[in-house]
Amino acid sequence: MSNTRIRDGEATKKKIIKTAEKLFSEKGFNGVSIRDLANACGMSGALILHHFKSKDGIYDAVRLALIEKYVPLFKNHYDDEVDLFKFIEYVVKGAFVFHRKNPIALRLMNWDRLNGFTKPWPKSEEFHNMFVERLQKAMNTGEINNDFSADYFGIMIGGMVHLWTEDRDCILHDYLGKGYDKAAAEKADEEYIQHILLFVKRCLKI
Amino acid sequence: MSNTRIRDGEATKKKIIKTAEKLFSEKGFNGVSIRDLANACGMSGALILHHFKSKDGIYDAVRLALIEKYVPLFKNHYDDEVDLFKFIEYVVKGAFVFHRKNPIALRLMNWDRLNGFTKPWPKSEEFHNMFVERLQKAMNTGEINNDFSADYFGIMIGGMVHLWTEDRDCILHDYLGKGYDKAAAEKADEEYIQHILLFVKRCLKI
DNA sequence: GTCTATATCCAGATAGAC
DNA sequence: GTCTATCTGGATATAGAC
Repeated sequence: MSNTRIRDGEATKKKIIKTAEKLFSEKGFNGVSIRDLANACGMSGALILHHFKSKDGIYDAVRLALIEKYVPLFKNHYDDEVDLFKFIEYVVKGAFVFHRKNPIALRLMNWDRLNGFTKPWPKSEEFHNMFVERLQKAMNTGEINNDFSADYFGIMIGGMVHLWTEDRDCILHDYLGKGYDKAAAEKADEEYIQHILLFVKRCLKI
Repeated sequence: MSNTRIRDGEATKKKIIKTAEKLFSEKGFNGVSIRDLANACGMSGALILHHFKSKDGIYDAVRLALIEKYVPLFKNHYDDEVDLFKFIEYVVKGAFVFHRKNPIALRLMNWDRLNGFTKPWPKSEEFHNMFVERLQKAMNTGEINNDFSADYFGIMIGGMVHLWTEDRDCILHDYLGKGYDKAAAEKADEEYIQHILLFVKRCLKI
């Protein structure tokens, strides 16, 4: 009786990625060994390394898979004909939805930071640049204020969304004194987004 | 001639903690081996493990030392500051300085959160409330716009500072295209603070 | 208290059989 | 495609001399 299972490379790869997503998000990249992963997948470590050349390779694949699942959230809203404020609104809301639907990505990003991995996530740079270029264009045409750096502005918006999505439940509890409640949390999300958008309008003088 | 240095256990412990703080904040807990730490301290790894029983023990000691340092920093130097904008400037700059001086405190908080401990750090709540109350007062007297939630505003400012202090080096490299350079980084810090303050002014219509 | 030397373990990665 | 067995390196931690 042989130990070998049904040979289906694609299915194996998928299983590895799915399991790695879960484990990495729970324990961080360094907190999971190839052996751990292999046990959780019910296969050998060598097989994992056969499909992905290295442990880093597994992680790259996990990142890519996560981003690709959610790329549609970012796409298609951004062509130049759209009104500038609408554009910003899409971006802010898109980021919110992305993080809310994809908490694993958020956790992984945080683990990365904690462990000192500063390699950017796929697409994040592109995304930032797309945002900044659109702002810059509006500055050049005089549509908005041009006395600040679009780069820094993008970072600030990112920070506002980021902290909130990471800490929302904790914030609600500690600062706003509301008990945890799904409806209240969603209402708070919406309010917070509106505050960001108001902030944006005033800063840019749209 | 003997290799042994002056024998002063307390001084040795202090040196280990101070060095560990620095290294952990730079590379994360997992990114620093006892060997690294020993080299940086100019002593053997065995000596470190003689004073702290394990690597985790070092980390616990670092955490304790930080909390003790952390609390006094959040006393309100702010009460007697009359001018609102100056007050906000102090708070923003104060938060920056705190995080710059205590990057490992941020990491510890993130570590805690990832591990599911969401209890806020001592004083952070008080600090937020102090900020919000001052804003609220200014809103009530009509000194600034009052169509805003002071709570959300505080969170937004927190997010801007938070993301930057955590990710600055990565951001500089990826988005702004600058190589890592201490002078450039400090200049960027200053620029970023100025952007925040500019936007605060615009947003509140100070 | 502090060192050198070393035990022990576990990580990532490879070789080669099937 | 998948396995078992193994190499190699680096980690934490210990033993014992001074």
